Amino acid sequence: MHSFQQSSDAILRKHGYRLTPQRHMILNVIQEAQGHLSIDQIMERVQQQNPCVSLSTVYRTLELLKSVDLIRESHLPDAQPLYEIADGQAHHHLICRRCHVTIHLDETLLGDLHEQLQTQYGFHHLSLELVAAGYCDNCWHTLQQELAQDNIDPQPTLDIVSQD
Amino acid sequence: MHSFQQSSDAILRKHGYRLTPQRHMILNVIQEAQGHLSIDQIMERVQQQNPCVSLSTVYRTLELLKSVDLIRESHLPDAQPLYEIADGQAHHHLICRRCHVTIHLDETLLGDLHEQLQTQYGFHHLSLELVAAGYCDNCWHTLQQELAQDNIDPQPTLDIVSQD
DNA sequence: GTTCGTGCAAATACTTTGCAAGTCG
DNA sequence: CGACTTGCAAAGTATTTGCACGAAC
Repeated sequence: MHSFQQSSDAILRKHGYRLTPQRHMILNVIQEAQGHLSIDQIMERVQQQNPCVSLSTVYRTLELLKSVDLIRESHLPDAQPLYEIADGQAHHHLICRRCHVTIHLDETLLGDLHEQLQTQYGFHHLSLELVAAGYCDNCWHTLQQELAQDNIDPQPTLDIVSQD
Repeated sequence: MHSFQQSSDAILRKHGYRLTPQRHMILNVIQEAQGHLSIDQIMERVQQQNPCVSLSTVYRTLELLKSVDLIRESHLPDAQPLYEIADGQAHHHLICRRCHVTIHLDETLLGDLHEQLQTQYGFHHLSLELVAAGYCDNCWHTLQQELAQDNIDPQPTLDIVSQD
């Protein structure tokens, strides 16, 4: 992924920062992950490569990479902040509140909303992030069953008591 | 706002919880705020009414109100979590990254995306939240000027040094 | 040599928990 | 009485900061 390294370096330099080994490693870890990583996960994977890297560096680096738009931070419900490579201007998630399966939705999902908001409200340099949270079909059915259970339970329990 | 109190109470009871004075106060504070409130802001306003209410209660109550969908928690960029009354199934924000002005966008913004996702992915009980972050027109122009400044600055500064 | 980055340890901030006492049904 | 709540203090976590040393420009 030579072009990725090149552009990271260029972007950092444009802002007066350097692409240090640590920053490079952290970017790589995030790049290689299929989905999003929490701070802890990033820390863990970085330390596998070099155990000396400190947590403060991870915090500082994520902050810095965010500030130059190389990565994006998302807050999904009931989760710590997650980090991912910021490759487009939009990114969307569909999440199950129970099993936490996460589906990445296409950037085109919202059509021309991007331009629409920019012209309508005079905003510039917009980035959009949609979070859709609910229950996937599986979990939904499981929940329904649990609910049914709870409603039936009390009665039989009383009967059994009298058997004693 | 009698109907609001009634329904809050009913919803809490349905889940086996009580509408205590503290919970009522916290709901009220959030309800009355025009926009979103952080935990600190909620704490502050609650304490104005009753200084004895403890921070843990605020934390516990927000958690509980979230769990029964009476309030919603949003994470806007570079901000602590914010809380608001959850009155619909969707809620959207347009924020300036510089001055943090926040525009609330209409629930209808995304059209039938809600149903579309539910049928397409088999999800249930979906809630959507869109965060659009960028720069408002004012801040954008200010930034452009600052950028121009920075490019010109270094030269004059050197001249002045020689006056000493 | 000056600025930028890092590791380490300490300091801060944020959030959760245990428990005794109070309230409601 | 038994389940639900709360305030307070303590424990836990998470995040930020100060500083001395090393690397890059």
